Amino acid sequence: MAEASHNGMRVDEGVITTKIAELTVRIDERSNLLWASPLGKLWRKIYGDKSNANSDHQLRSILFDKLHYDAVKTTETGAPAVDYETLAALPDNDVKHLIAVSKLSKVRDTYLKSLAREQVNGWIHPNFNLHLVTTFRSSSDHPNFHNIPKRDAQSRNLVRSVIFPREGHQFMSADFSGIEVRIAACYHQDPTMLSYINDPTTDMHRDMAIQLFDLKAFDKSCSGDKHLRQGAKNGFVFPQFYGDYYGNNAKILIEYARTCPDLSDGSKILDQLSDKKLVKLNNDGKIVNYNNFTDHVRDVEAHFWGKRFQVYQEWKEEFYAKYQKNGYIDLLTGFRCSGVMNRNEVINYPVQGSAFHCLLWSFNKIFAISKRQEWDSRLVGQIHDDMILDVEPSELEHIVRIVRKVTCKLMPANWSWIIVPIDIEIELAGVDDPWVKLDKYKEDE
DNA sequence: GGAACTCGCCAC
DNA sequence: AAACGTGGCGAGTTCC
Repeated sequence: MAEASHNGMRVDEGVITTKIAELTVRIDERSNLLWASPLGKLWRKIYGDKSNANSDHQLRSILFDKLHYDAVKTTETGAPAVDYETLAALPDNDVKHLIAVSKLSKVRDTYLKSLAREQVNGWIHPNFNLHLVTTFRSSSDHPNFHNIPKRDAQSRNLVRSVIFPREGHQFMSADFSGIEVRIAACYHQDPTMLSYINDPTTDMHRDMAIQLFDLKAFDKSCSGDKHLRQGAKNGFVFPQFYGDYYGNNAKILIEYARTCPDLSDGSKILDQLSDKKLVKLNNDGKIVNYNNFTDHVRDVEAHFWGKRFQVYQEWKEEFYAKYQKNGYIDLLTGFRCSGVMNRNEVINYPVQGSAFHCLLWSFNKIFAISKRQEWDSRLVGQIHDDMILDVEPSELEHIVRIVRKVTCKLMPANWSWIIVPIDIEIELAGVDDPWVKLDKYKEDE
């Protein structure tokens, strides 16, 4: 990890400076629209020259003390929240300027400014810490390489377009596929989960989408069906593995349903759910309530743990009981977590830690090989289950072979407790291209 | 003037 | 009965 930090990546200082300036102009424009709006004028009236669009404190007092809006949710300390979810739900139209200002400020202040601050002569050297995280995962800082925007296209492009490989080289990403689910299966050995992992014709997230949204058919080439599969994965399956419950799940799932493209038969999922009385719609097609859908998700949850993954459920109970007796938990990779932990922590730590150790072992092995074989290519970073390499193009095919061999063969062979196949996805950016657009690498088998 | 705290948001 | 795991970090605010 230290060597990866030492290797570092290039950043384009000139482009960072330009982008910061451009963002500042856009932020100012949006701020002016805010101050010209009724909300902004009220804000000015109360706070005068101290008015600050970045002040949650000021915003909170205006929205909830002055305008008496109902709080959607509260923060950890009980104050009304003023996060995106809250603002987006307000009837007040002027907050859209505030949302835009926040998003642009995040990119400028958290990412571009930190890259500008941390770079030395056009190079950044993110730290990768192995001694800080409770679960024996890693963390990253100065700059944090673990949270660079990826999902939001605008933020992703703004930040990643300033990060470059060495001249004449290209970025490669080698990402373990579903590593936490696979490592969890090594602990609980649930037969249903093992067959999902072992049989590539099956698909857990598809099955959960069908059950949660009561679909008659599933067409993986249909954007609507894909959207609901994504919803099942990110709004139910993963949160359930982390210890969430059906109430939160239903809220997220109904949002996926609300924003879903047409299904393969041309129908709309919201209409289907309405026909089945799972949601109540008004004449405009807006959701009045989804109480029955929530009850349905509760039933799916009961089936998920009680029937589908019963052995996984039993493992959770036994593992937690064992912690309560011993006061510590042992990871399959040989580490021990002790101290006061709640149930969700006890269930999550062993999976999170050991999953990261799959990357750590592979990273070390690949590093050793790269030194022995005197590669021009280098390991430059890591994001929990994703290795980032700076590749000299003539070495590309060789490196792909080595990375595949280490991650999918040597690493599982090193640990007899790995009873599932391990797979990685390799993605590649163009030569001299920044860390923006990576395409799946096509291998000749 | 800096430490500590709060809130929010980015990643996996 | 209760209810999402792990981080880093920016900005504002409060306290010393």
